[in-house]
Amino acid sequence: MAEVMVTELRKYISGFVALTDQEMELVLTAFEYRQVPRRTQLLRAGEVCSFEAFILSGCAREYYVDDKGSEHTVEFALERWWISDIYSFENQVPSRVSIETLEDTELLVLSPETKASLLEEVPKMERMFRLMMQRHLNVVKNRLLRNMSDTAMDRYLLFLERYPDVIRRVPQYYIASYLGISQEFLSKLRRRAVKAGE
Amino acid sequence: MAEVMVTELRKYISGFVALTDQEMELVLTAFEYRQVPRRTQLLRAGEVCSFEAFILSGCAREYYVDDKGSEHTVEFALERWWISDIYSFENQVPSRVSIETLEDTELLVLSPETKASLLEEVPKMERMFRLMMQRHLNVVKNRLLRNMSDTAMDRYLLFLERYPDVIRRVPQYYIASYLGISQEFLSKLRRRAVKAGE
DNA sequence: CGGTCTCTTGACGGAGTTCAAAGCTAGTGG
DNA sequence: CCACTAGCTTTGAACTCCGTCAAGAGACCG
Repeated sequence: MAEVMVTELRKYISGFVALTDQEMELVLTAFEYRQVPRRTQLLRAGEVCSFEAFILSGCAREYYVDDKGSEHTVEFALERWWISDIYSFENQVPSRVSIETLEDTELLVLSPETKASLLEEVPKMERMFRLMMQRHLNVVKNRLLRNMSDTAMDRYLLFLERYPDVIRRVPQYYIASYLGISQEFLSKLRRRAVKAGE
Repeated sequence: MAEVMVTELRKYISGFVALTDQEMELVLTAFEYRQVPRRTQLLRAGEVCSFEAFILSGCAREYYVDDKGSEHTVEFALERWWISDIYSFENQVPSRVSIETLEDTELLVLSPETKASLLEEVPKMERMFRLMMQRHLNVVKNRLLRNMSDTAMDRYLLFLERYPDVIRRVPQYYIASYLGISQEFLSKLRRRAVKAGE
């Protein structure tokens, strides 16, 4: 693993808490580097999530399969995002979601045990994870609000603006399943959006 | 304020972290007791949220008013729940949601300053708030999933089962705005649910 | 080039909205 | 104790958004 990549995690953490060099060293070495090919199932619904991972390169998605068998994408994660079912991970209970890579992906991974001992050794990391959770909660809450108030077209246009990288790298039917609409309807929205832009 | 009430908060915190008696004392005294009548606006959209509050008695709701003027209830909070726009509170940025009491309500309140110094004095509380955020994130995520996969009827029946107290205490149009449907449609769903039950 | 994966298009149907009106219910004042 | 009002809920008709199904058109890969 190139040192330059770990630097991304260092930067990320520094954005939340100030650590001494020693502490930072302890933190960074706690993570395990992993490389996985695209289409790898990192977590299957029903299993207990065994990782909390920082993405160095590549792309993953978290999704939920409902009773009728339809898939709903909970979130996409690109470089410098985290991917995990944190609730399953921390409480060691079965997850209701699945996680898979969409591209070849490089990760820095924490197991429940290493996270627990890391928090013992560097208590400041409690703060970092707390702030991270707060930020994440905010993202999910805003999404919930938008799903309730905006039309599918609004949501699509916002997504386009906010996550152009995801649009470029991810198949459209996954985008649809994130926006909460069928892939056919997304296709029709795109047509309308283009027309409106002319 | 009756000592028995503070006990509720003590129990809540003990559910997350083990504190010494001294630490617990520090924590509990950091909170300020407040009593507010029903229909009190605790936070208005656009303002910075100045409180993180534990509800001792009463009921509040957090809601979002969209561009068209429609209200969407983000969550209800009864006894032993927290109410705040945590992101606005922690980052001291304007909130996009509003918070109001629906009943006469008694609260234990933290200001940003007291929370900050509390975290300095009792670092274990970082952990408590982290775990609390994780739990909350889980709740919101599950709700997002259900909104995407379930019909309005499913969501109503689940709400009925899970939050019977809220049903009893809160007007129906607020329930509708929580479920993401119009109050008229909720009324029709109720009719259908009763019929199906006969 | 043949197959698989992805995206588009159209017809139809159903879930949920909006608008308008009326029916309840619980306080409140006389 | 009744009458009134304000707040809440129900109903119905017309309409819209979006889903499902089915077919076809590209596009990418071995």
